[in-house]
Amino acid sequence: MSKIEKKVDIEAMRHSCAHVLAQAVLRMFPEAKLAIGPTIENGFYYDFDLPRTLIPEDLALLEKDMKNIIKQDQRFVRREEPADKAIEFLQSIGQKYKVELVEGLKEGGETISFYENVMPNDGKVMFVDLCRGNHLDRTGEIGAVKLMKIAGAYWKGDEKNPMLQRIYGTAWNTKEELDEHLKQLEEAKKRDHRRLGTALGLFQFHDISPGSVFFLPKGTIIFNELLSFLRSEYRKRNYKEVVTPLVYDKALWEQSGHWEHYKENMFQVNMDDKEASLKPMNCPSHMLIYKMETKSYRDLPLRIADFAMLHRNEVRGALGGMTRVRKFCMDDSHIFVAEEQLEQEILNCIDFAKYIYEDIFDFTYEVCLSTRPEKSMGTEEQWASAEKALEKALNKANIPFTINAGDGAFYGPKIDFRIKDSLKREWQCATVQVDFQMPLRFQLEFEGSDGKSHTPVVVHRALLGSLERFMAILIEHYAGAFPVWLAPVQVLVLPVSEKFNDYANEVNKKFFDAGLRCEVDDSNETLGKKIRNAEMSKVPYMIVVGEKEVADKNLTVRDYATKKQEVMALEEFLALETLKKPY
RNA sequence: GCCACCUUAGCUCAGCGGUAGAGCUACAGUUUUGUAAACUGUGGGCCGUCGGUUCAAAUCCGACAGGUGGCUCCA
Repeated sequence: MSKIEKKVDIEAMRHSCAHVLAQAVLRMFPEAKLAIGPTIENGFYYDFDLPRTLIPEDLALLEKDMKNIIKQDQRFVRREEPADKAIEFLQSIGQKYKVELVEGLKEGGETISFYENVMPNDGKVMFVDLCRGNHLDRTGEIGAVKLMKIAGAYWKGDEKNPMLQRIYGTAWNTKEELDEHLKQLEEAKKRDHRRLGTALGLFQFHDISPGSVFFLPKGTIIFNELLSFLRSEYRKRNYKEVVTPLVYDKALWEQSGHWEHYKENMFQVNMDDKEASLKPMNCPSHMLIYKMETKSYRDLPLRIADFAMLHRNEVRGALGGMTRVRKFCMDDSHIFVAEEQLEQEILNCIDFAKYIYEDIFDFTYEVCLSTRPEKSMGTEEQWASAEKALEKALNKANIPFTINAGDGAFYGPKIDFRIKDSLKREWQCATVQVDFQMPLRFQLEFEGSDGKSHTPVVVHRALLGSLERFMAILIEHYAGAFPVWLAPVQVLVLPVSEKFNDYANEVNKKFFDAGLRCEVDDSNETLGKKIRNAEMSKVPYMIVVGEKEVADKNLTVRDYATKKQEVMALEEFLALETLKKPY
């Protein structure tokens, strides 16, 4: 109970901070127009239309004034108004965005309420804002506030609307909590995949090809290990991998509908003096493959898998690290099923995803079921049955999920798995989508046991999502210290001095023959330095060999994860459970 | 694409009107090392690019490029 009360409290406190910020902004710019100022995780923001662009120094000034307002211990007073009177009032003070908001609320028949900030001594009204509420009683109850950053944001989130200036802030009950939060942000930066990618020599970007990753040898090992893992699962789960072209005549995209809806995102190329494009997704290629041979109901479910590289010409501002790139590889598959096989196949996909997310990587993830959007194709019954199938499968798999109403693809509903990065931004990774439309567009058929022709349903699914994005999240998840099967260098042999290089090489050869990714650090450095270097590159096992090991014909093994050292025979080390691949 | 900020050696960063610095890395030598940094020396930069202001620009202004944080979009 007290926990719940506390949560409401901090929400109210953060919301109150937004009002205090708005008051400070109005003092700095009396002509400022207020938009909205909600709470968010760890804080709040407020959008303003201002006479000039804010500079970082403004934040310090505003923060100072906020502290004054807090010190004044202004009272929050609620007052309700009829909609028309509210509009009249807001027009009189020139708050056009608020007028628009009230007009919306009026339609919904909601009560219109205002919150006033009143001075405790003389009752002078310092600030008033349209607000649904939940505020503290007094500004003095606000704990520790810090304004974090300025950003642009469109009014009502629509790019056709004017861009407002958004101020983000964080607020906590105490200074200690605030400091702890700031410290956590610093820690999170150390996990950032872009930083670790460079530090560990995994990948780089280059100005010459913005949005496309150069995987360095070490990063390529991780990439390929992920592929090997998937391929081994594909074998068990009866997927058929294909290799497909990258460039296609625009005729294909016209048939699939991409030319109409997705053209700006496609890299156009010239082929035989005809318009063509690099593929942004695999679906049409797989439709073509499906049609290359006559299909019978005995062929279904047909699971076609593809690791082809995809290109999407994302706008510059959307690019960022490996989470949003222009060239990427999906662990993509299109599964062709008869309608009655749909539910089972969705369950198979979810089971596969669950295995990867929980058993292999131990991720914390959230699942969303996205339902029919306003603009959609297909019949009511198809949508209902597809949504039902997805929901049933999630329940059977015992996966909690939230419903994202109206957020499905135009061709069908979908399940998304989302994972947070180190800065707590959510990224969609796995997706399972039901599609009734693509088979119609491509006139896909199969011969049923009844001797008649039927149309299959397509399940689009990717489990890692894009390998680039997945790797980014993996790097942050493990903070660069990968499990042995993914580690670019699994074992590093450290001779105590040059005298033991021969033994080190001998041992290393055995590791190599056992299939391990191993190296000898025979640099002219002290053992301490070699250990430090190995620690910094997060190698799972360091093998120290010197006089003792040569004499006893054994190894001293230092474990990165536990930081413990253990003396053991070479065979004993090679038999370690942790060295085994999960596939 | 929109708003703001950032860009100095391979990496991390200092310098912020008087003409370039540190640590790590790299290379060479000395040292032969026992669990998170041995010592000495040497390299390495058209200070993102192009224009402008100035006697003088890494430093001020502008454009462009790339990056970062948001918005829109999205795997």
